[in-house]
Amino acid sequence: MPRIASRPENPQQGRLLRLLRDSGPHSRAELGEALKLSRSKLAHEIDRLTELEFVESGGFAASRGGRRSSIVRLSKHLRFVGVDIGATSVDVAITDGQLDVLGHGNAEIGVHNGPDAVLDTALDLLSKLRADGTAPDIHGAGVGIPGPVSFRDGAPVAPPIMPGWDQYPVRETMSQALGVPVQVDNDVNLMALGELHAGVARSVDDFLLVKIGTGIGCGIVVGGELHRGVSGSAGDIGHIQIEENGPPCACGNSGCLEAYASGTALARDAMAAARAGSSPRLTELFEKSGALSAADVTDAVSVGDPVAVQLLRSGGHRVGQVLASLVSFFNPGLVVVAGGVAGAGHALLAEMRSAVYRRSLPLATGNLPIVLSELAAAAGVVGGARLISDQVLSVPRGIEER
Amino acid sequence: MPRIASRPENPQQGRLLRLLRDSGPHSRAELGEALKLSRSKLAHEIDRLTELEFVESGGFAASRGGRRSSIVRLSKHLRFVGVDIGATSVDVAITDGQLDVLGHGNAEIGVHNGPDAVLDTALDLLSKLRADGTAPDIHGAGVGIPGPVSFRDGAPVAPPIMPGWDQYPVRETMSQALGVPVQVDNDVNLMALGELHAGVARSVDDFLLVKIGTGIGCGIVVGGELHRGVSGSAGDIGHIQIEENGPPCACGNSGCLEAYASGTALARDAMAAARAGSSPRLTELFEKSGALSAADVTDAVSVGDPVAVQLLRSGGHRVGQVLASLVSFFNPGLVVVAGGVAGAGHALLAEMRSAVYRRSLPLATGNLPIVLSELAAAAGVVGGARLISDQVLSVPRGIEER
DNA sequence: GAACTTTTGCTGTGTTGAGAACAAAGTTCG
DNA sequence: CGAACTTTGTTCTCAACACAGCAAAAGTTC
Repeated sequence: MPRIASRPENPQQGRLLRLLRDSGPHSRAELGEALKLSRSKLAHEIDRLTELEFVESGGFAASRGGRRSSIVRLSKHLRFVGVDIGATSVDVAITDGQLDVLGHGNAEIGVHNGPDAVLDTALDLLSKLRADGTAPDIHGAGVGIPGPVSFRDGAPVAPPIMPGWDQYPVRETMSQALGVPVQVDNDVNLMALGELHAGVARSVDDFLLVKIGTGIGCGIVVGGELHRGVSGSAGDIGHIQIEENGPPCACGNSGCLEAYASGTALARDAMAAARAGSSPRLTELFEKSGALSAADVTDAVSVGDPVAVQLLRSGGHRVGQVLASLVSFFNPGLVVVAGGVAGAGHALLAEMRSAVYRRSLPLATGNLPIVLSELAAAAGVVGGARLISDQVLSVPRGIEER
Repeated sequence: MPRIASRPENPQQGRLLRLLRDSGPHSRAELGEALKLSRSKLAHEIDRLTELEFVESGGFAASRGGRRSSIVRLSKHLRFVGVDIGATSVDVAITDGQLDVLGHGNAEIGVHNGPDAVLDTALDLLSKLRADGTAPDIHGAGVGIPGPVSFRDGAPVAPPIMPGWDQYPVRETMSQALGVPVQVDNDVNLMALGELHAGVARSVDDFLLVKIGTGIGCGIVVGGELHRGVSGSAGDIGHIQIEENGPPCACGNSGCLEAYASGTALARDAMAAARAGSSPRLTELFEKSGALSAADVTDAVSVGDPVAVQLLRSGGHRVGQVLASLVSFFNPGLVVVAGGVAGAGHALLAEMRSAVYRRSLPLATGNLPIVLSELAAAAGVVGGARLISDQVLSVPRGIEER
């Protein structure tokens, strides 16, 4: 089986491929309509893409009163890989051309163990997934990392929680190991791309994705495209100051949002409550394992522990305060809440909504849904696949996109 | 003299015209290079645009060792109008095709007197400017308004300081009165466009323009285009809360940025200081006129009055606090400070810089200039001209821009 | 089962635009 | 001063592509 040619030959082919990726198989007539290409030109490009094994015939569609239309779809052999590196775990997924997840793997890691160990784990997971033959060939991989990334260089830049990763050539390393194009980005950005492609933000051009996990970050989508900012650090809202003389933060400043509302802060406050004995449930959990995590708090919330609910509410309120500012500033059409803490859903969301709706202009909040992530843990890996597919399904750089 | 045809015929002509607007006259060779058009096609389009009287020959350029190139430039008769309506005054300017200001007029008004009176004043100013024959024909006008605007409808939406303007069809009215296309936008957005076209932000794709005047607002440029947000209220940062239990704001909430740092707040605090007698200079000014304005404070600052300086510093600090959050979030390449209060320059800027640099990540602030507006009062009118020229020099809607 | 509809594949035609070739206008160097 | 070289502007040719037309295929409707 010959290898799929690496890239489309012209912008029309790129648009065609991305359309098939985003909205599934289509008849030739629909494609011509959508891309405003003549049938002759379209037929020619489809022939070329079929030769290149990018697309294939997908059988016939039910007739709508005339000749049946023959369906064109992305090749069944097209495979993308999404890698989502978190602070304590790594997720790997293999998707087909439409970025539907075909296989998924997960491993506990410590991101502080350095890039070599973590990337090896990711490659291991991928090998295991590929062992069953679902992906004889892969065509690109997108990697998400929990810290600032220079998208251009494909490497982390001064990441606070990732010792040993600074400037490590993640893109280069992975690309060498896999022999395919790789792109690297911030994990929150990839989650935003994931929700944009297959989640709640499918039809929204301007939205924010707020991730509350070990840290707090925000993915920004403007006009259907990720906004990374001039130095790639856009969305770094975890260290926005919300109180002049607040608790100290790992970043060296004090009063940062993360010091109040991140998973880390939640665990810290839960342990304080456990020690103080104000919540029997938390105290019990604490004495059993000697420590508490944010997940313990959400567990306690799910059984209605009032102290845990209060902690979560307070965090939600703090995030909501900051979010209210960002909503006034950015005027998005949707806010998606994601991350481990978001697992505790309703109480958090209610508090955030009330903070935002109370503090922002009616004009900005009048029609602003604030919702939970639809893809949850899968958002990152789907976003990774989306990121690299955007590159692989476009004409190579240097050849103009017009 | 036949009237210039209203719009270009195809996207190439549009790109050509906007290039001439933005970077001045060019030789045919340079145009072909920049637009990636063949010389034959280019010559044809230039011929068409010459027939339509959009462009004309600009003589010959000095030879660079071969045949002299003949220069193409925008028609000398092309005229755009910028109208900048503020809370207490209205500015009108006439520009040529490259948006250089040819004539400028200003009048004191009260925006609360309602749209009819204010727009009449603007039209009057324009007539006076045109009386000397600099603009026999005008080709479009851009109007800026100090409040939220529905860009699509060309009308203000629930503006807090403009009673009687809500939903008033400003675009329609002005377009009828002038007989040319008109666009209406928020005044801060237009200032951002002005700085983008002819000011400090000329070569910056992503920047923020913060205006501190009667109110506080922010223009957001992403990828060289204004970001208006889904309901057109993006940049409305005046009512971001910076203190839970702060002073009351005209908006009904308390602790808003505007309640601390706007021109209105500055005047309020200055009068309090004058009454308390802590600044002889302010007390004297106060007793002379019975009231103090933000301009009185900046005057006092310019002669070194310590209380006035302190007031300004405190305002700058507050704006800097909010700006630090926005910089972390948005990661712009430049921040431009504009508005009446910005007239007091250095002390304000220094305080804002220190607040931002202290609170934002090094990655985001590493190369972030925070500078004063270059165009100052002209930014709004130039931005108005820019706004409408973008429309007039593009193919009409419905005809695709590809 | 006849008439009609819808879609595809193919062919021919006319238009558009890129690129080559050529002419014109200027500079530089011997 | 003129030959060689550079740059610009114009004309010509060819390829690409949109569009229309037609036949075939495969259904639906009456």
